[in-house]
Amino acid sequence: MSEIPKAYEPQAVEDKWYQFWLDQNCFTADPKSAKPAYSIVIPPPNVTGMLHMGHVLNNTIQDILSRKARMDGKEVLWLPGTDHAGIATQVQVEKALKKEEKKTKYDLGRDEFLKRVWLWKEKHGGIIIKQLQKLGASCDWSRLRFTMDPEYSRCVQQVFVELYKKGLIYRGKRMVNWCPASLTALSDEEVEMKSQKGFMYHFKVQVAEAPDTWLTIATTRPETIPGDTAVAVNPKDPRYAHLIGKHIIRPLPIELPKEQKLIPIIGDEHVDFEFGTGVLKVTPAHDKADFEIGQRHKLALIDIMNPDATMNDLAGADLKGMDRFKARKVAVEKLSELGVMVEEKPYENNVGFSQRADVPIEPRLSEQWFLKYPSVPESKACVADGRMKFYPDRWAKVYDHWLTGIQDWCISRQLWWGHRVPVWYFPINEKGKHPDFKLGNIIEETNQAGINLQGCYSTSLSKLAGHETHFYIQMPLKDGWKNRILFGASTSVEEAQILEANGFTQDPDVLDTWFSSWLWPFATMGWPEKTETLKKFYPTTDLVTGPDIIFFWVARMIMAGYEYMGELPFHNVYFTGIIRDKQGRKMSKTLGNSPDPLELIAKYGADALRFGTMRGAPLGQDVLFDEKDVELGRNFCNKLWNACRFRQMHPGEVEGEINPQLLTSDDKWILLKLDQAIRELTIALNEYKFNEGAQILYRFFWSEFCDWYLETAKVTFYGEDAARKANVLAVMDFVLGNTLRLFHPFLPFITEELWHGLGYHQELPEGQGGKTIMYANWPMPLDQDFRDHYGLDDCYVTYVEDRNAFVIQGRNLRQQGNIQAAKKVKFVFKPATEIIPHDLAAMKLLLNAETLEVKADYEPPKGTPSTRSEMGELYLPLEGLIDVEAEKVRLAKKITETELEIQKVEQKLNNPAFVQKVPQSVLDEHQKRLADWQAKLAQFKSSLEALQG
RNA sequence: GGGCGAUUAGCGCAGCGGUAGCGCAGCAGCUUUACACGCUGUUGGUCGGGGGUUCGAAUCCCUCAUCGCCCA
Repeated sequence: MSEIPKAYEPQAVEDKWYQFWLDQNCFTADPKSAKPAYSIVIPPPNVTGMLHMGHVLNNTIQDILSRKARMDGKEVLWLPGTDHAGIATQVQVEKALKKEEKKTKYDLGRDEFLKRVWLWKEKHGGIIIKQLQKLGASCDWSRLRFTMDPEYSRCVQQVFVELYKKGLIYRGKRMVNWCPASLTALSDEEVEMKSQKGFMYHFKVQVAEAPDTWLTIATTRPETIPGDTAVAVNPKDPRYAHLIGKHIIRPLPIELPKEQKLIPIIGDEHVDFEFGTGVLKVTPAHDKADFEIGQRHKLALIDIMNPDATMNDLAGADLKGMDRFKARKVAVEKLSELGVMVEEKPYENNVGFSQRADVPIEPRLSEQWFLKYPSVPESKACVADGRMKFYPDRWAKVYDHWLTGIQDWCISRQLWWGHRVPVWYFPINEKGKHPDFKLGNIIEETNQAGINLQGCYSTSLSKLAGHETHFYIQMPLKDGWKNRILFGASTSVEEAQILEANGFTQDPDVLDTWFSSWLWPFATMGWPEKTETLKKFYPTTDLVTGPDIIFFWVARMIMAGYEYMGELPFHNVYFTGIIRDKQGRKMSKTLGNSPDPLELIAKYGADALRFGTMRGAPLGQDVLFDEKDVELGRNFCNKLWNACRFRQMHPGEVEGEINPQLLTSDDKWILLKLDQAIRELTIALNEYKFNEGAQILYRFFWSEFCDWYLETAKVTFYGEDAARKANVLAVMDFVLGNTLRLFHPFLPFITEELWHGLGYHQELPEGQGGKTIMYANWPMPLDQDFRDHYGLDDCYVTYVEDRNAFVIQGRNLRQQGNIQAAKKVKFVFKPATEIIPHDLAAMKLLLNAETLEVKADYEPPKGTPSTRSEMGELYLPLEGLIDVEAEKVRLAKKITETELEIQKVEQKLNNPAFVQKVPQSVLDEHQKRLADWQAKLAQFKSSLEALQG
């Protein structure tokens, strides 16, 4: 480390060391290692995504955990990968296609379009990985996984087929959340409720059997009137109960003859008579609750919309072809024209939005694949009984609540990009006819089994062992033997080919991306083989993720873990906060408030970004990001750099032996402070309190080591005693060596650079810091033997801190005296006890004193500025320099403050209840406090007197 | 409507029963031989309101208010 630059230049350092770690295979996990395992699987980012601040937060934490574990002597696997992100990626490619070639995916066709997506993935897929490497992420890149890798896809298929065989996956016609923009079904979790300002429309309808009677109906969606197939009232509602069984005339579509618009008035307990008018229009094809009412009352379904949420023919001539919002306006106009509009008032309600496309979802009846969640009781229990811990633990409640009320998971998506549903169909219109002998048999056998929806049959179609296709016959509700569909589910390419050759067609849908990522912890480790990696590293130790995907991902991984590994997938889950800007707004592209982490790294360095982010990210709180934090991180790195530079400027043996005989009080103090930092930091990291950890390091290094220890070390460095110099260097190396290790998980690059630069690696074995600080041992608190040997008594902490506080009082005198910081002045010191020469010299240096004269019998001239503590009295005999009036005011203020404190303590001590009930230690402490304040008061008073003389 | 979280110095946070703290910003002064990405000194707070428990409450309990998140 010769020619060290004055300021730390991260760019010169970071890439060099990252490449070194890669070249040396420092991140590679060895399943055969004898060391205890530590593992994390990365929450896979979107393969074509870009690094954002959320990733920085998340991955810095994972990196800190991984690096700390390595230093703890663990065999660490941090397993990286990316996610195919079905909708997001498909939309990206569609956009590019439109922009560049003015084509839609339909123009290309499915196969060609998928080729384009893969090309896109090849082009953009590596970016986020490179970005993570810039951040310093110590992932085992040799195990990089992608959810669409062939092996991974096979896991997904296998899981699908197994759950299908178990009857947990089924196909059904149900109300689903339909996204009219992406043209796909969504799971409940992908629907975000948003408060919307709209109108509540009241319109009246005529009762057919009693033309004088009109009912008023309240609705927010008049455009769905053509789809109404009943109106419902509560049978207990006296206003309407008598009308049940009669009919009303539905006003829309206008052109339909009256008799085709008669819909029944039904009684349903679920109708709330407080809400609206107490009369509910029932649109079973376009509302979940209405669908259920429809089921209970066997109502007809009229689907009046196209998949893109435009109105179809059934909506009537007036609405046909319009989008749903336009249709709403027109429907209102038509009702007005008919003279049935009663009123229209502003109304706010919650509307479900497609999380991805940000448009209102449309409840829609469609045929989809659903999953009844497996291993739910085990998954609930492991968190409830504490075998799996959530940090912060309040998320355990949220998790439990969700698991208690879960609905089946809609896992099919009408997309092209993703894992295609591994099921093939064959419609059987003519009983048992099929060209293939085996398939014919299957159909025969299932026929003979009668109309049994559970009638299943598995057989191997290929000659390969281990493959078998699972067949299942779906019976449409009413059609009996007609229109049956034979389903074959298979994981085998060979069998799929046989099926297709026999006229089967594969389901066009793909699976929800989360249906692949829920297998992440074990599918990335080689499941279903019982690999060495799985044996060593599953279950994983920690998972670090955002609470926004607790249902999407965390909960589902736990269920999959139990279902397929028979064990929980991770022991601890750390939920980060959400990164917001300094005004507390979520970061978003549209707001433009999301800084580019790579720009920040270029400007400040990766370590700075890591440290700044960690320092401001408390457990369980959202993180308000401010570029200032990164600046602070950079300043901190620079401080570290320069402190080491200072060490480097004083030549001497590297990590020499410390001679206990030559230790100064400051040496002992800093060793004790180091010990405290080691203890506190270790606890903070064990408790996942990363911001506390960063603050502990900040305090220790800046406020203790640099502000005081380095300054007092100058006493020795500027002196002549070579043995003492060597000893201070040895202490400094000891402290810095430990400090660099403590910092390493937070600041991997700069610590590696300094570790080598200062030569601390030289004496160590390869695997314990000799090659890289990554494998240096995590510092242990100083044990009793060490303390005894070096005479580290806690009294040195108090002593040095008292002395330093006394120095501050003295500096304060200088300030009051308007003395320039650079100017050396004469102090006179009346010590209260004997003082060691080193401490005297330290005080002199710290006070920037020309002389610090020790005079036990000093008689100061009247008006001499002075201060006093347990250390003794300090005088600054400078005539005419001090602003006497200002000093008087200051002292008077101090006196008032001190008197107030005395009053507070006395009040307590004079309270008989206090004296009687309080523990002795508290009583003692108060009495000491009183004495301290009184001593201070005396000091201020005498100082004031001196000025008045 | 239900649940969770937050409310402490201008800002961001810590403290969770015994003298209200940290960082940043602010103010004043410094090119002092590691660092101006720095040094020295320093001003800011009846701990959201109200009530209660206690010798003692920022801390425990109740209640209200405001903000945020999640679930209906």
